[in-house]
Amino acid sequence: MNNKKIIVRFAPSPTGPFHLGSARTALYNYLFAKKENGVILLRIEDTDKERSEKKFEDEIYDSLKWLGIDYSKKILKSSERTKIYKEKLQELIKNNFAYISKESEGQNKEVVRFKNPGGKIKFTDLIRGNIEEDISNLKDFIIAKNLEEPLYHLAVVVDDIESGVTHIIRGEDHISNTARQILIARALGKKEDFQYAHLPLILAKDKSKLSKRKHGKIVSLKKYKDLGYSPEAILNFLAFIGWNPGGEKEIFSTKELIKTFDIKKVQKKGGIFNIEKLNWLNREYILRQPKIEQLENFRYQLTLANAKFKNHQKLNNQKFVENFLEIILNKIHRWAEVEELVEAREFDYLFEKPILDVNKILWKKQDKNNAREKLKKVLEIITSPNLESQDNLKWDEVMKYAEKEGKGEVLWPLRYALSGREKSPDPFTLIKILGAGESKKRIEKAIKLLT
RNA sequence: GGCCCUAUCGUCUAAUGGUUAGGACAUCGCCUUCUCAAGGCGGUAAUCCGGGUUCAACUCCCGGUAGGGUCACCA
Repeated sequence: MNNKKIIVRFAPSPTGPFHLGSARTALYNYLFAKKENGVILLRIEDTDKERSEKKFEDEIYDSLKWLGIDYSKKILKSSERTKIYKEKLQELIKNNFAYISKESEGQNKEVVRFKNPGGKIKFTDLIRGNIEEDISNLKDFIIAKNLEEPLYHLAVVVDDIESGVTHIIRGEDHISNTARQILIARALGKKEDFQYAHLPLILAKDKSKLSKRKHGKIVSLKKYKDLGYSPEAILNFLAFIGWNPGGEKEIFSTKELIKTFDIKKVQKKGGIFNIEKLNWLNREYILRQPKIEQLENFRYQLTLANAKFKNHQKLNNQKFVENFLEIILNKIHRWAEVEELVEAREFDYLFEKPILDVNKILWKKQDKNNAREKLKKVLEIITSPNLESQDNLKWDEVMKYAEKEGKGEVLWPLRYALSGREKSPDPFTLIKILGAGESKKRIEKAIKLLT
């Protein structure tokens, strides 16, 4: 190894929404650079004037910022460097590596082609070892539409040389571009080839490359932001598609990722994007957040939701909100689910009396009298003056009673009376959040209905 | 089709010649306060196939098979 400062670059093209695969490429470049105490450059590869758009360029900046991937300030844009490309093009032509070719078909009558010397090109890939590419049946490839309009292969190589890039870390789909780029670099006088590392692709469920055309919006990073995934979880997850530090730890902060990253341990096989694992991981991140942050996220979600109770005075009660949050926390994998659940009216019963269906108060084959008696007894226990404010003792009493009489016959009517739902948190949690007074009213109402 | 890359549970992976092939997600079962979650405990589940090399192969070599990538005046 030499002691030369390591310089890597992330070079996305602003021709579409920021892709998950791009995010992962950026991440690996970032981890590698940080780990090796090097520099990471951002370059906007906008040589294609037709397809490049400002909004996509901005999305690149926003996405990297959101993910927390920072790059050295220098941002190169291909579109602003046509002068140097022209010089290099002329140099290549002068030195007989390229020529202006008359075309019989295609958009332009003349293009610049690189003379293909044929034979085999060998290079070493940090991940895959030696790769040998036979280029004899490749034609003289086009490197520019004309002197003013370079194409990708020329632009990348010129820029990488200019900015002193040492390592090129990119997707596996670029392997077959490498031979051509090596040829151009050597023609431009580069003595030592770049170090290459071709990352395995991120695959969809069908094992093909994750692509917008084939797999839709799920390839766009913004989609995951909108769904309420945290950038830390996304980074952690993306890092682990195709790389693993060994060991059984799964949750890594970006700092820990940097510390343990080893490009030699990068997988060769493409990895399927498994959203279920992402969900699990994101939940772990939510659960690890400090209470204050959880509360903040939770309250923010409530403001987004289009719910009747949005301005309910109960939301001014901190204790109530904390209890609500607790119920929420064992249901969600991402914060945006709060909004979704609230909009589905999943929690209306916390704010207004439920509308009870008499038949649903009954547990299985239980009859009305039976259920009524059970509820009366429960009411008696929880309003007992001896046990005032000693919730645990009350619960114990209720449970004792329920165990004696049959848990279902006691707990089901109780829970249903409180929530009006067949599925809900357990009755004790409900009483805790609704408060003794409100709970009592709801139980009494159910008793009345059963008469 | 040419060229290239790849191959351990369904998925992400660990094990760099000697392990009862480990973990996580998912799944299944049981437990926990009736239901729904969450949680706890446990189970099912993998070295693509065939040849070598070796005392010994998931691991090294060769062949096959399968999958993927790429073959633009896109990047």
